[in-house]
Amino acid sequence: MKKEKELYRKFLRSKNLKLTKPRLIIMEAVFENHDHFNVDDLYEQIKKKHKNVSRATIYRTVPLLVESGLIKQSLRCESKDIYEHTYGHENHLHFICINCGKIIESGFNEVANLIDKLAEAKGFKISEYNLGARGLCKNCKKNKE
Amino acid sequence: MKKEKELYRKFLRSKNLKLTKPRLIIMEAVFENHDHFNVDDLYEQIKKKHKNVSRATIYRTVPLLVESGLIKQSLRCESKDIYEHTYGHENHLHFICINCGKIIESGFNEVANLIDKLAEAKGFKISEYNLGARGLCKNCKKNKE
DNA sequence: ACTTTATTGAGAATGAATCTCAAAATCACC
DNA sequence: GGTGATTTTGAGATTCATTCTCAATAAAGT
Repeated sequence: MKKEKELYRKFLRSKNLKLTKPRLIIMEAVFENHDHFNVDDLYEQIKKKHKNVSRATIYRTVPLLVESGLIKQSLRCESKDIYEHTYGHENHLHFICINCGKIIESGFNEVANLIDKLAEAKGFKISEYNLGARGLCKNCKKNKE
Repeated sequence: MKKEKELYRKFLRSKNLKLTKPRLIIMEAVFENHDHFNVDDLYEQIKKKHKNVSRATIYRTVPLLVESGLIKQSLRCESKDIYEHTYGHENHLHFICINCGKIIESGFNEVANLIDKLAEAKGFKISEYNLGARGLCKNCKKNKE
């Protein structure tokens, strides 16, 4: 947790961006969340803590967090852009339910190993995986019958 | 080309959907396109042929084509949903070079098989895969040294 | 043809993301 | 710890892809 904040501060400095309150509040909210989130989630989360930050600011700040490498954009869900942690978090394979929006995470290492091999065969050096699939989760599959 | 049309007709019938002119015109436009397209592309393409179909109808029809398995939703581009052919087109794993933007396609079946197993273990029914990785291609990797 | 039922078109509505600009905050400098 | 140049913020307006509405139209079984 400490390290992430330090990295973020360094990143802002290196870009000559100011360490403002809203930027710190948003970062904290992001690190309280331990899996996926979208801008609306952050907005509600911050509001609950009585710290007010406008949606516009969150929309402006999230791309900075992405650029800093602490989070990354994931597959969209319910027509919203969603984000996930990258720093200190295992990579996951995501199954997104097209009916209810639920995200199911699954093991990743096996898949990554296989993909690493394929990439190596092409001389490609992977820095970030994007692995997922859309479909129906257990419940929604059942209800469709 | 013939087969795809036949499959589409069968699909519509199996769903008790009518074989209307707009639905056929849209299907033809889709099959004239041989790689990626979005709703706007289709709209312009159809208009050029003096066949008029409203945007609303295209928006309603594209999901049918997806459901029928002839096309699938791909990664969005310029904040528009884009689609790509699946029928008669191999699935690919995309390696995207973050330096030069090149897309390298790689085999897919092995990976898909593995992912199918993982999904099954979670009771998840996959309808569409999104598999890729970002990194450096052979050339760019070399040039960075 | 006729009738029922699904589909279409045109424009209105929605909603996530972006933009605008005056007011407020940061920070380098004194 | 104040001052001023420069960024950043908030609030609401705006944009634009997508979805919805509903009267008019078309499909297809009889």
